Amino acid sequence: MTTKPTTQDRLLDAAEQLFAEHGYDDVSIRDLAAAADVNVAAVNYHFQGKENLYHEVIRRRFTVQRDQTKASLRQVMEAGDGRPALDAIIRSIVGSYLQGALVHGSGARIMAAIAREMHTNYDTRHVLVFKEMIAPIFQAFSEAMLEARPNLTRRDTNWLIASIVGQIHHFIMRRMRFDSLPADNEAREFMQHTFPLLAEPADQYIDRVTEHITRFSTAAIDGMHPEVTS
Amino acid sequence: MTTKPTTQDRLLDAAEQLFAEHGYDDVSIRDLAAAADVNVAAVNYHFQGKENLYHEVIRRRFTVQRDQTKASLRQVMEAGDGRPALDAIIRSIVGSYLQGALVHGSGARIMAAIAREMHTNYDTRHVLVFKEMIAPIFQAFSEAMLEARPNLTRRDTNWLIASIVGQIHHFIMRRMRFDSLPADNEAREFMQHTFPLLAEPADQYIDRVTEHITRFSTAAIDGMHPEVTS
DNA sequence: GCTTGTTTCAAACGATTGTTTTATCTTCCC
DNA sequence: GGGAAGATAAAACAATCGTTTGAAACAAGC
Repeated sequence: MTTKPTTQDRLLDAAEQLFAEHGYDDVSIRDLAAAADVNVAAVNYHFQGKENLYHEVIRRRFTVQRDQTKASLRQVMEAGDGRPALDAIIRSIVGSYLQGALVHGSGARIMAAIAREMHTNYDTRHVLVFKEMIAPIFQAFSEAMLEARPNLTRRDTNWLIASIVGQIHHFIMRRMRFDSLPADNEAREFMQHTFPLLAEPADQYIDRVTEHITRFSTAAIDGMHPEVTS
Repeated sequence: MTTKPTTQDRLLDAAEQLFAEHGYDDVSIRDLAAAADVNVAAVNYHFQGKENLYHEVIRRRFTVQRDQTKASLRQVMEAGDGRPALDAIIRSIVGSYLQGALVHGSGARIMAAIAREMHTNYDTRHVLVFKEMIAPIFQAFSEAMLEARPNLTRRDTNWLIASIVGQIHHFIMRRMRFDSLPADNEAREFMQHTFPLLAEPADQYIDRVTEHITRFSTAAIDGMHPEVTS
């Protein structure tokens, strides 16, 4: 027999789903309370405010994401015997990111919402995310690339990572916008016309996009920084 | 002797600046009225609502942007004698986009704000932008690429454009976030440390980023779709 | 000078926001 | 079973939002 989750957990779950779907500003405390089937005062009683609840939602999901990403990358780095393969590194990072952002199960789409909010909101609400989540992953990514391509400098990898992350974000946002548009929307039809893949299931979209970004980016890196073969 | 601009023009100018800086939701009608030195009722009297004013701001700036982009692209396509150069095409599109988004003069940063809002807001507020602005530019970009690389298909160009636009957006957002962070912010310091270019003047940033995206993307395209030399 | 139509203004309206208050209910320990 | 601490409930609070109202100010035509 399963017991009913506590008020705090129900609030966290409801908040994760609603924030992911509508964004921080467009979700009121009353929306949260209704979705979690609790009283409006519960948010302030248990989390001392809406913003704090948002932080808890982020922390809970983001630590999982960070650890998964680093684990996936570590696995790639330890496979094989010689130098790690550049395309495998990129595939690992891109895949982890897209998985975390677009896989529906367990309401993980909060990842995409955070990425979206970090584009919108410039104040202090995401400094924590930046310091504890983004920075470590960037660091690991950069070092992996340097191992795979010793002819690169750290300045090079910063540029390259920016180009890769930009692509990732763009494909995430495309999918999120598409999913949330009503069926008869003009913009939606245009999007689907130029990109039929958008209408496919999430895992297919993730696989195909991951493969595209990986191939696009490795080709770019090899073209820009050809390896010197002594 | 310069006469005082009309109430409508003062509202449009103030709205452009405020929307660009803070986003649609975070600017109240009272903020607009105060900045334009008009009464709060003026927004509804002259524009029949806040959303309509926003539309007018967008339309005014976006049509300029679209025409400039297409003119720049046309110039590239008509230069030379043989096939147009792929890198010149990409440089043209990327440069126009970054110029429109990041050049400060004449409050043009509304372009970046729109890009930001289109990531945030999924409802009908930007269908017009999508249909009249984005789609035509995409179309022209796609056809230019097909001329430069006849071995590409239209499906190919859709993927490639997505990768290029993703990079553009990312570098715009980076710069905007950086500019709006306070001086002692942790995230800002991290950004500047990994990307010293962010602190440079806008035109330097634009030039360097344009060149990076162009070289990255042409290398990627040539690597993914090598030309067949019969 | 008077009328007519347009623009500006202060004030108010109704709705919604995040938060707090106060009271009631539940739980658990002695 | 009584009492104290914790959790939930309904209601109110203060602030802000976009919008509307009705009167005052202005301009132009005759």
